[in-house]
Amino acid sequence: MAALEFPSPDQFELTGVMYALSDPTRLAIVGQLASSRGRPLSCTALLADRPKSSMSHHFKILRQAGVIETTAEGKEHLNRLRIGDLEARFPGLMKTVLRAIRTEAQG
Amino acid sequence: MAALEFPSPDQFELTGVMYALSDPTRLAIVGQLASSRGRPLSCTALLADRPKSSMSHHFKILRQAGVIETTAEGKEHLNRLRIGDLEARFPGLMKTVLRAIRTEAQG
DNA sequence: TAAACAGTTCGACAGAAGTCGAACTGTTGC
DNA sequence: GCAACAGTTCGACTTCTGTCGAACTGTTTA
Repeated sequence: MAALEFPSPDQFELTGVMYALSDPTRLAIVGQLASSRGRPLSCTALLADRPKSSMSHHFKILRQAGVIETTAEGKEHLNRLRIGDLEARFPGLMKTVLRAIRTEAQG
Repeated sequence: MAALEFPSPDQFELTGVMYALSDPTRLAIVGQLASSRGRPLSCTALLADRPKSSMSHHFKILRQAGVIETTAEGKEHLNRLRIGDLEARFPGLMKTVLRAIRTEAQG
């Protein structure tokens, strides 16, 4: 129910979003969320090979930049991309980024 | 004539480009180059209030990411955005970024 | 060849960021 | 209540970044 703090679209900053998307681990998270097509994913489902404290750090950066939002459901935190808000503020950005992620993933 | 080293488009990395564009000083450089509409600008013309060693550092990061290219003309280094290469590799990205720069610059 | 000029490189520094284990908060289920 | 679970927070550590002055490379001009 309760949601962790994240900025409203008018608080998004280009530098913050770019920075959040400049890390491979965070791009991987974004890519996985995009692949789930709107279905939110728990942090556990998004775990890479890293300890959860490391991943939590990356979730926080993505949240603060406005890239994802997180809501608590039971004992899980469900993450989803803020596609709509990002599109409104930075039109075309996520489309471009997601395409690049897919392209790089394939080679 | 001689050009400083910069990567070919197939060597661009999304993380590198995003990182290069995550700094206010570098975004300002990109914004100025975009405003010049293809006319290359010397490093001096792009100087902010910072010493040239600081600016040179930022130029290097932009170059290595593939965002700008620099050619030596006489005693100047002329910088220009690699719009075409960036568009080919990450379609729509610079269009989005430049719009965001303009938007944020106005408030 | 010397001085002025445009940038880069180097070295040192402070602050920021990524990594990880341990401790902590809150939820579920026995 | 208590153990198991999902994440976050904290603290320590190392590495990376941004910043700047000084020294350096290369070009132009006198």
